[in-house]
Amino acid sequence: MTQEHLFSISELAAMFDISSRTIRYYEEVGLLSSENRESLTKQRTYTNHERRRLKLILRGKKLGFSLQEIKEMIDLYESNPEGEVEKKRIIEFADRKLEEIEEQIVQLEMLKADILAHKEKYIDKKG
Amino acid sequence: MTQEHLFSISELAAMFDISSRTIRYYEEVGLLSSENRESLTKQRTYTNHERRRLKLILRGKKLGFSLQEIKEMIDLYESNPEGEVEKKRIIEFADRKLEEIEEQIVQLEMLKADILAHKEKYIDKKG
DNA sequence: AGCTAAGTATACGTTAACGTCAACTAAGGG
DNA sequence: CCCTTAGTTGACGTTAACGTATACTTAGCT
Repeated sequence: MTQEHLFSISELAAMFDISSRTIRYYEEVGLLSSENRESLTKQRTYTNHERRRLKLILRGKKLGFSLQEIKEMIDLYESNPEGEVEKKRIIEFADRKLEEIEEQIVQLEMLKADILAHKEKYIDKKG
Repeated sequence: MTQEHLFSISELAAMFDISSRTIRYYEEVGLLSSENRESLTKQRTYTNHERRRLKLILRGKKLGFSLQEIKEMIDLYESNPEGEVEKKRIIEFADRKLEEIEEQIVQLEMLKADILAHKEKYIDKKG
């Protein structure tokens, strides 16, 4: 494996235009890992793996999910289910989320249609 | 115009499975009107118009918008722009919102694809 | 008349998701 | 060696969106 580039907390923060505090908070609630400190300085370092995780977190936030919900979804991504029962549980969770997402898309399409209709109403009406 | 049915606050709350407190709060922040009290009792009454407004509010919430954003959008629905400048401002706002919504839909589709991929990974892998 | 159910206003409490500030440490430059 | 820069761990502050409790009023029974 090739040497992966390591990022500092402020580098990572700058990449996504968030604060270092936010990253530490995500770690506090278990959304990002706190391992891989620089042994001497005790400063946090991040790999591309954590960078991708953070990207997923922020996407979830933009979509209106709570950090708790995001945590459950990311845990889904990284779970390695042992046995049929676990696998079934995970698949059911995935299906529930997929339904939620479908519903959100439908609602967004409706909102979009509403706004479009009102916009055109104002364009048509003589000012 | 036919007599419109009037709802009490708890009737309205029950319809949408929310609390009366929530409705009063929406009024407090200007999302619902506080007019049309029953003259003697001073109790709040609601028409179908307010019921529709509340439905819009709750849709917005489900989509992850803040009450402030929802207020701006609903104001858009009910605004009656005077003059070209106002109309232009409103159309621009609508266009910004439409872009946001498009972006959200795109992101939701990506999330959906991600979850689907992971789900199928667990289905394929032998347990 | 007395009681209950439903509503009102006021106000303090709560949770999530951070912001901000204080006190400290470690690395690197001049 | 001193100073600046970047990071660390607490810990308290803040805002949105309500929840909850308290004290009071009114309508409708019985």
